[in-house]
This record gives sequence, C-alpha cells and structure tokens, in this order.
Amino acid sequence: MTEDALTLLCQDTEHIHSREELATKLKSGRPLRVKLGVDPTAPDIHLGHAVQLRKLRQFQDLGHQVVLIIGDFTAMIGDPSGRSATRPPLTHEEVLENAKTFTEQAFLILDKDKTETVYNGDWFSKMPFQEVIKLNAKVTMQQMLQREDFRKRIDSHQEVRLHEIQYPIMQGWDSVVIRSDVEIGGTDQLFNVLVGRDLQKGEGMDPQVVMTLPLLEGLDGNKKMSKSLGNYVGLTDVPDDMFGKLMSISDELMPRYYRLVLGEDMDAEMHPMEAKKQLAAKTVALYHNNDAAQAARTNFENKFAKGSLEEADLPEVDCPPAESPLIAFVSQVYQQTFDQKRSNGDIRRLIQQGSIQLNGEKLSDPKATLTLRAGDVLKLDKKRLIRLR
RNA sequence: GGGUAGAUUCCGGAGCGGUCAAACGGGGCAGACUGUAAAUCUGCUGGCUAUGCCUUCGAAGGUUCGAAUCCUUCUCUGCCCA
Repeated sequence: MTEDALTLLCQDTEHIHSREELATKLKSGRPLRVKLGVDPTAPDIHLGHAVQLRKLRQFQDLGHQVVLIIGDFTAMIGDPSGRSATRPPLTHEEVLENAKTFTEQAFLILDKDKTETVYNGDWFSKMPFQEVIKLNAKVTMQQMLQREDFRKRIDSHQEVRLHEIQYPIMQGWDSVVIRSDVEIGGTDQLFNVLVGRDLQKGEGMDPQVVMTLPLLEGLDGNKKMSKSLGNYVGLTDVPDDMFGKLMSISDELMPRYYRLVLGEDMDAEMHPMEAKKQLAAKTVALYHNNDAAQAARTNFENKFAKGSLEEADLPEVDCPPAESPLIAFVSQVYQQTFDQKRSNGDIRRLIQQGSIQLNGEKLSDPKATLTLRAGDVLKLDKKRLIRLR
C-alpha cells in the first residue's frame, strides 16, 4: 500500500531527496504537510504550474495536506532562479491582485478542502530587524554563492543585489514556519528548497523531503513555459486558444507534453498530427470538458482545412459601410475583437506581405477600400480570422 | 574613499559631428513549403493625416547651420585599488 503510494508519488519527478525519507514519513501514517510556494508575479496559471499542482493533487488524493504558500512578500523581491538579471519589483497591491486569480485557478486542480493557503507576508512583514539578522546568521555567503545563477552573473560582471541573496533564505524559512514534511518545486528550485532543509535542521525539526519536478518547456520548445516569454498555455484559455496553442508545439516536444501535462505515455505508433490533436483535445477536456474539446478540434480542422471555413466557429463582426478603407477596418477589428493595439504601419506591413485575406484571396493593396458582405471571412493573420455579419 | 570603463531601438551590440530611425545578430511577425507544426528559405520589424513630417540613442542643460556622436552637471552600473 505504502509502496504503491511511494511509486506513484515518485513518478515523473526529477529529483527526490530522498526516497527513503519519504518512505519513512509515509509509513508514519499521519497526513503529511506538503508545501508549494508560489510567487504570484502574473495573474494566471499555465500548464507549467499545473505540473506541480497535479503532483500536489496526488498527495491530496492519498490523504495528505497541501500547504500553498502565496509569496506575497517574496514576490516583491523576485526569485532570482534562472534569472540573468534582477527582476523588476512588483507592488504589494499587484501581488495581492494576482494572488486572487492565481489561487482561484489553482483550485481547478487542487482539492480545496485539503489545502491550507497562507501568505508569507504574515510572518515576514512582522519580522523585526534583529530577527532578520539572526536568520541571516544561519547561512553563509559561500552557501549562497554556490548558486549557479549568482555565479554566472558574477562571472559575467552583472550585478547581484543583496536582497536577491535573501530570497532562498526566506523561502527556506517558510518551510520552518509551516513545518512542512515535503516541499515541491521545479528543478530550478532545488537550491532554494534545500536551504529549507538546512534551516529546519537548525531548528531541530525533521527536515522536509525535497521533490523537484521537470520544468515544462514552453510552446517554443526551448525556454521554460512562462507568461513573460509569451510561450504559455493558460489554464483558463478558451478551448479554441488552448487547442490552437498546443497544436503549435513541435513533434519532438509531444512525448514530454503527454507525460507532464496528461501524465500518460504517447502512442508512438500514431500519426504525429493525430497524436497532437489528441493531446490538445485531452488537455481541453481536462480543464474545460469533453464537448468543448470536441468542438475545439472540429473548429481547428475547419479553420485550417481549405474550403471549410463556412463551418468554422469564428468571431463575428458587423459589416462596415461600403468602401471602407481596409487599414482602418483591420485596425478596428484588432482593437475591438482581439483587444490588440496594432499601428497602421504594422497593418500596412501585414497587407503588403499577404497576411490579410478575404475568402482566401490575398488583399495586397494597402490603399484598398472594401465592400464587405455578410458571411465573408476575413483572415488577419495565422491565428485570427473573423466572419462578417 | 581613489582610479577607470560604460549607459544605444524588445534583447545583445555597432556607430564616435552631417550620407542615422541608427549596421549586424537574436527574438518577434508575415509569406512560401508541410501533416497542424518544427526545420528551411524569403520579406518585414519607431510613429504618422507619408515620396514628406514627428518622437527616439540614461537625465537635464550647453556648443554648432547641424549632435547618438563634442562640453558641463546629474543619475545608475561594471572592473581595479583601499
């Protein structure tokens, strides 16, 4: 029984320190306190976060207690992990605002009843300076400088600010405060999480088990998924977007997405396009529902299979008056339908390059005027099409 | 505290008085190709009421017919020494 649980929990992890310790803790029979710290630097959760949240959910399903730490205090410092430059600080208001939607979305995956949500500002904002100094005395400069991120920056003559060095210490102290048994994080969190072990030992506690999970690559297949790089799939993306974004990943990336997003193995025999469509559909089904997944798939197929545009479910836009200037109309559609600001120069470029198409015909004259009829389909760029009403 | 180097468009990084909206690379966007993609190739990549005009080269002043380029002060950063 414990063996099964152990195997399950260790599945799809990158690094565990250590499996034996985890086994011992599991054998104790009490619900373990499993920590995940998140800094809500952006308001939305994406599939990269989901990898970790799904692991937490496994713990919950086995009866354990999740402690979700909202780093409202640490977010203002910014985690230097993987950063080649100091993060721009966020205001506390921004962080709290983000935290609201962030936790809401986290419960799309987590079981709310088995989750304790705490804010680390609760203890850090009240910590007297004396205590800060004491805390700093518990670690050495050399320990902190072991970190590759800092090393690299020092070697390449970039600045490292002292507050950034506080970050791992604070994250470690979180573990002491909430008395965590296990801490989960991405591979880039290994250092920070290990600091937690040290600090817990220093306080005479049984140190937490460290469990790191693979970082999901973003849509570009290169860098880790993150909002700021724009290579993410949001948990709350509408089905069509979610599907479309997943279809844009490379074939090489697919098995990894199957494992980390769905927790299953890809059928290597399947035609890659079909495999990708199933990956996309299953993901949509997971965060929306089966009907939405089916609809998104049909839509995608219609949009991209030539001649089936009439079938596709596209955003509708009212016909402009006859003889409307093309540029002005396109600009307005970007703004109103897709909430994107595009300069006229930008749109002119799209036209000249043949991106703007009416019923499949390229409109390449930037000075053209248009007379549109209901039912016409206008393509703006790869991802955006509209239907006239 | 002393010395020294530097701050350029999304990023890296040229430019060192006019030919600079600013080389080149990356990224991004578009087209072709394809199995949606990826890869590859090609084009574009400050704004505008557009063969011209406007705003940009850390900030503010100044010199000059003319400044990203020269001068002054300021702000910030790296490196070396203490």
